Amino acid sequence: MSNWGVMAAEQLSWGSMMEEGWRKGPWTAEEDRLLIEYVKLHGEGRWNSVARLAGLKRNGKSCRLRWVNYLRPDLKRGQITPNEEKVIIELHARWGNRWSTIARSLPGRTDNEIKNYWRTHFKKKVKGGSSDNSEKSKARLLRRQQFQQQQQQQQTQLFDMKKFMSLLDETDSRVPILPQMIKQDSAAAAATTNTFPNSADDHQIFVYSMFNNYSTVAETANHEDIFWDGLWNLDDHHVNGNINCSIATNKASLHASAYNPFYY
DNA sequence: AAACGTCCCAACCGCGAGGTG
DNA sequence: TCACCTCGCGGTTGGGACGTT
Repeated sequence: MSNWGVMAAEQLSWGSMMEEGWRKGPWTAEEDRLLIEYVKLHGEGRWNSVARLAGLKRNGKSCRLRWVNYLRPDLKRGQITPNEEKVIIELHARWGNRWSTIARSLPGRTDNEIKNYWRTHFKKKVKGGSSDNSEKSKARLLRRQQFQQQQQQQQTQLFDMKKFMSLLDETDSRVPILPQMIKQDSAAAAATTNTFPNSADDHQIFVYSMFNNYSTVAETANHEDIFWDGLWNLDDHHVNGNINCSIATNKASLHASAYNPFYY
């Protein structure tokens, strides 16, 4: 197919960029919410229907990308761990720039994430030899990591609450007497009394105890699966002895998680 | 303090593969 | 077989945050 053919097909299939009204650029919390609602109802795929069915002024391609790279609930956010880095290096040696192939070996990581990580951490090294290994850059990296760890800890707290609350939301139909107030109050109380966990162990225990306080929620294996699925990334930290919390540290993530109840 | 450089990541773009009628 | 549609992939860009000079 010629370039024009491809472009024409793409314009038709993914929604014409010439057509009026397609939004571009950063996603808003409201758009995220609409997209998550759409996926909840219709599942992944049929991305071109999103605009029509969800009332989003985004083309299908943009919606898919946003979901895959950012909104998917199974995403593992936060810094790449040393173990993951090792895997990336090994797989890149084997596969080259086949990021999606590499990403499949790193659950919760997206091809985009790995691609970005590679570009910022390794491409220069390959190009410019060991110049980047100076003490200066190491110190800089350390400082940055320390800062990010702090941020991540805060975000993990948010993560716990949001994951927990979303579970409550999912079960609201089964638990008729589950006042919104309780959810809000427990969140507020935990936040204000600083009772959040400080280590990965505490973290897991904390969430689990909170979960058990609402025993109705945990009664079914199905919900436990959902719950523990949300905690899987903590195991990685245990294995690595790394207390990095798996939450995005960047501004966009903070922004999204701050007021997007579906973000986790 | 300000200019500049670097890091980082979300998002976009172009393209190709595979499916379908 | 062909045209079109849908989806996914890899490359690239834009821009904010942060660090350095």
